[in-house]
Amino acid sequence: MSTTQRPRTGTRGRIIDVALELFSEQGYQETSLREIADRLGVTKAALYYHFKTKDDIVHGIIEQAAAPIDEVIAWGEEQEWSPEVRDELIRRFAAGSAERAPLLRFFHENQPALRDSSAGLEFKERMIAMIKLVHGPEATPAARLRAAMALFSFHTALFLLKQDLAAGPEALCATGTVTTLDQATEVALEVALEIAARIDSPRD
Amino acid sequence: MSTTQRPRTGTRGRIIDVALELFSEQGYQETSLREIADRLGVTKAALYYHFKTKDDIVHGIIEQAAAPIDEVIAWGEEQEWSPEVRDELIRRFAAGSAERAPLLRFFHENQPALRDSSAGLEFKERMIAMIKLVHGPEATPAARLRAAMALFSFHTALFLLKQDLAAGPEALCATGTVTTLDQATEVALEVALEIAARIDSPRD
Amino acid sequence: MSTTQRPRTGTRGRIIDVALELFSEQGYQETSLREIADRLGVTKAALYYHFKTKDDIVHGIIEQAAAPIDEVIAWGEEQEWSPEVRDELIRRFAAGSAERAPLLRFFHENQPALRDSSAGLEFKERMIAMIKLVHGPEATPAARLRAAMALFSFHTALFLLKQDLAAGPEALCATGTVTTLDQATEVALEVALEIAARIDSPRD
Amino acid sequence: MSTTQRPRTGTRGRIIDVALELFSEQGYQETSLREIADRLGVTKAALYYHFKTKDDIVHGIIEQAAAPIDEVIAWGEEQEWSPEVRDELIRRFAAGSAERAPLLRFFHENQPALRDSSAGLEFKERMIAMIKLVHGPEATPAARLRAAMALFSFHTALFLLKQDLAAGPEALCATGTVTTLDQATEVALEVALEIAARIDSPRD
DNA sequence: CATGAATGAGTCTTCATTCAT
DNA sequence: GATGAATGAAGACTCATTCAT
Repeated sequence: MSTTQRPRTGTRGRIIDVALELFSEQGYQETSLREIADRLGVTKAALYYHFKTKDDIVHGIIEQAAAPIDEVIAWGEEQEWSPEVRDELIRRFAAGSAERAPLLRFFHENQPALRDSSAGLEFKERMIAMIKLVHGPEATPAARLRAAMALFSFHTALFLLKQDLAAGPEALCATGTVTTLDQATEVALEVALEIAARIDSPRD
Repeated sequence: MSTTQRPRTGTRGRIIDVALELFSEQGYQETSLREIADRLGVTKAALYYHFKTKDDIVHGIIEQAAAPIDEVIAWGEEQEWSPEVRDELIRRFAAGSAERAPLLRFFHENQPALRDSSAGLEFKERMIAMIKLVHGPEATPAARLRAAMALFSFHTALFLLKQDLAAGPEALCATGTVTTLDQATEVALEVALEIAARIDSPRD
Repeated sequence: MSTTQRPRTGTRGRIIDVALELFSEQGYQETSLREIADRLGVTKAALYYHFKTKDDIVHGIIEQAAAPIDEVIAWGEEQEWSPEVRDELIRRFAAGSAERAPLLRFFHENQPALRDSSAGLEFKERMIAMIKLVHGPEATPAARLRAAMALFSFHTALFLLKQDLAAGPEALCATGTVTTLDQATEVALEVALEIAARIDSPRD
Repeated sequence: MSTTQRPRTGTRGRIIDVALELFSEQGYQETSLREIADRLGVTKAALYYHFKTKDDIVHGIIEQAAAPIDEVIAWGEEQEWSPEVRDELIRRFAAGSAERAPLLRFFHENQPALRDSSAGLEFKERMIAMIKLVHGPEATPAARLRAAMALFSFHTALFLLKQDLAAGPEALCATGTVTTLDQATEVALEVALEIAARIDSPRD
């Protein structure tokens, strides 16, 4: 469906793919342009033909990877808010989470580096839009926080999964059959819906 | 109560305080030893008198700040597991969250930098111990994941709050009176208990 | 004859020349990359474009300067051993000694710095090959030692000459006309042949 | 006999011993005061109580270790020169060579570091005195060079032995029984006397 | 006698970036 | 489209040295 998910042809696209891969694996600061260039088999200078700056690569990454979220947002903005719509938003957001994993991971684990970057802000704005759609109009601060937490549960689950895999079979969840990326997403969806369910009536 | 929380006298202690402050504000990589030294009014070389390496400072930070968590773990290990114990564990963990905020933040937002650091592993181990205590023995992978997510909800809430404050009054939650650090913690506690409640009976 | 002896064009070659010059004058450790860069009129970073590491420069030096020795070794390996071949080996080795002086000097006076360096080992291997050719097959340990001493007499002579020149006209040999580089080499050759002559019949 | 050869009591003496050991093993520049202090179980500052400067330690080393050479020089200065005296000088010089090995080694392998050091000059002067005694008055430059080379043959042999031991059993001389320190010295003495024998009648 | 704390100068090295070709 | 060569700024780290205690 989305044309942006598979490795693009053309150097520019390949740079984005490799950069996201490395950034999410090792971090933004920890990844040098030389590494990216090396893995691509080109020179550093070639990167500068396609991107004005290292930060600009992040720009490209987000631009390319945020499209699916934009679709969800667009859909949400056309609906009248209701608990059903809210849950559907979360489900749609969840739908792409698995593929977006590297992006989410990159975004969260590199806050310090992205803090002052214009590219980071772009992504943040999208998340804020999503959050607003989830909690609906005139929400209390607590409700807003819940909405945000619901959405971030996906990231948390993904984060934990990664830690887990890195730690080997001894680790906290990886007891064999269950915790694959998909199953982690499933649990995260469950949790997200639970959290969101109490948005209206925080105390029963 | 704990004597380790407020700025210690002695240069070594002051280094730890300032370093944690800067690391959690700007990130580990983004903070140079010069900055730390400057803010302390000493030379870089003085840092090296007290710590063998930049990484070693992180070591010191964790050693110093993880003591409260260790207490909770110690308590938990003495109890027979039960849903009540589980909830109490979460509450005790929550209790110090507000003060520990910078540490949690630092830990999460600097994953890339800490990944290969022995200091990072130390902290990770403590979290794993907490998670195991929360889900109790013989838990399913899904239950384990939930346990982890419950505990991490504090971090998520803190993370969101920070983003929020940084963004100014326009932002998602900060509508004036409510979302202070304490209130964020409160919501996070609520959410954590909800998530944990379903550990045993994931679907009702 | 050999095209590698005079200053090469191209920065890489110039770095090697200047580095050997400085290393042999002041020592490896005592020569900073800044000095090399300054004398070349480039920045330190430029050195790193051409060499991965300070040690790598040594690598380059040896690679470039050891070619003449390799030729002698190659010749020696084709001959059937005999006292005449042995003496010819020494003469051929002596032939280039004067030009190779800085290299020999650098190699000997920087043992501590080169000890753990892969570059140093490369040179050592060449010397060992030469020594083996000189003493021939099935030599007694004493014979081997003599062979080695014969070859090293060139270094000793060169070393003494340098000390001498540094010390001014008051010094041990420099009584005016005689001891130039060539004449020192000549004496060294004489001595080397004497030492080698007794390899077979150590005691008469 | 000499009281200076075994580890002295008193910190000052122990510093000298340890320093010589490390300097000759790893080199002067390559050995930091911290290493010396650590191996002694004291602090760097303690070294400064006993020596004004790092270079001053070298001073101490030479002062302490050169005494035996001074004795030989003193004896030589009382004799009327003759070939027999010359040979006896060499034999006396050889006598202590084995014990003095680390000093000789240190002196030669650290030329670059000692070049500008007043401590280095002291030792050099002693060697010059020895050389002058060996070649006798009114010697030709070539004769002087030979005299020097004769004496330095001990260093060469020691140097080669060390290289050898470092290289393991595969190496050039170490074929089992022979080349110990003593036997290397023996060969060196033989060679030294040969070289010296031709001082008068360089060409037969 | 010796230490604990600190410094200033300097080291090697890495990086994002530029530009002529 | 891309490269080879180079730069300037910065970073972590080391070292000899000092001095009050």
